[in-house]
Amino acid sequence: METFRQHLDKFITINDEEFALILSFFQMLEIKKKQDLMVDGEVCKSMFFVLKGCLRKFFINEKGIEQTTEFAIENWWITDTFAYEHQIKSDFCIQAVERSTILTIDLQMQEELLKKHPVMERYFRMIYQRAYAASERRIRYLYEMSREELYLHFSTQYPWFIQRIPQYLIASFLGFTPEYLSEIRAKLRS
Amino acid sequence: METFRQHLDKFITINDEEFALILSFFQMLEIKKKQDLMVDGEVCKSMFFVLKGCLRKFFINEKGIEQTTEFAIENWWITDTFAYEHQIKSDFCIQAVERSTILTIDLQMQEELLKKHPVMERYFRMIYQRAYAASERRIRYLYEMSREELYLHFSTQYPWFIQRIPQYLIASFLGFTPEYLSEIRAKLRS
DNA sequence: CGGGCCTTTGACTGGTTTCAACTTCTGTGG
DNA sequence: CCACAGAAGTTGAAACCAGTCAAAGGCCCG
Repeated sequence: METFRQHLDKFITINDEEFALILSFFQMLEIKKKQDLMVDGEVCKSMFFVLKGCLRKFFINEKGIEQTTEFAIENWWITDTFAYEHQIKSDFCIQAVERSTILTIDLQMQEELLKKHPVMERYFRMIYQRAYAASERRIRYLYEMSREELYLHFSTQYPWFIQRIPQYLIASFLGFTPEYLSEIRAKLRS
Repeated sequence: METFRQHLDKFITINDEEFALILSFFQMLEIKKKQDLMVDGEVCKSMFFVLKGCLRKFFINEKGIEQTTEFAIENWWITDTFAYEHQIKSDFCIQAVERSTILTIDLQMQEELLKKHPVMERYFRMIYQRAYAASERRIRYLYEMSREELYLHFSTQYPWFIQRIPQYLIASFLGFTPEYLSEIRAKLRS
């Protein structure tokens, strides 16, 4: 919980009492590795905040392959934003990459929270702004770099993440095949 | 202005008096076709809201080609979010595709606005949420579809936009060359 | 009516995928 | 604690999607 408090403190100013009240709107969960939090075809009922561990979002492409589009590690939110906002079926899955501790909230609770604690409008405004800025940069990278450059960039920018996550998920996230990642790594080794 | 009022009404509830106060934080501008609103290397000082017309954001890639990453039409915001938030130099340009009427606001004014009218925190929270949801879907499309499928999808989803915008900008936005777009169109014709 | 920008066409190239076979790692039950 | 099965990673050959380059045609706007 201390980790969530520190996270909130980076965006808004609240006292202990208010923090306790805010926290009561969330539910804490322990998730096993590979456990599903949301599956394709289900209504997207919740948002997930990672206190510890790592989640990923993926979809099944026309060849039946899992295509990872997003990772969430400590202090990041993850959900299918559109499906959550409109409470409709999602065509994504969300699954734990590692054993994780998370907070969840559903739309009704979140609206309640925002009504009772307007400071959280500011918090979520800043969170979405940050998330949107990140995806603007990500889209630029997708346009700008070859697959090989994407891997190089990613592995120098987040070397600790490369250690933490299996290669085939890295390949999937960067948008190419595990075989090609192997080839890139071989080339870099020599 | 009526168009901006209607836009705000979709997200928040305000009266005429409050709307007038809010509006006073923005500046209205008339922009000529091809006019620059922001150029590569400049600090990103403002956000732009399109009342009428169309803007685009692009960067210059290593080959010196303009790579369009975003269009903004009526009722959309556009800026380099990260550079704006941190008031740093942007490596994007923003330019008018058509003669446009826009609202602009800078960071200091926006903070003032948010302080005096907290309801605007809610507005911007929803705007960023919507923008983030859109870019989540966009990233999925980039992973899921071939270039040809991207064009097909785009041209059936937004046929009016295809009419409105020159082909080479469509190609740039979808991430391929004008030559390849020509080839796709030829194939579809036959 | 002319010039320059936009679009089209075609030949060639290369980055990336696909497929199949093989090796190495990992975790689970006996 | 070991054995073994399935999962993850590697390698190489063949195929393909899309880019590059060059040249010609069309069209808009001054």
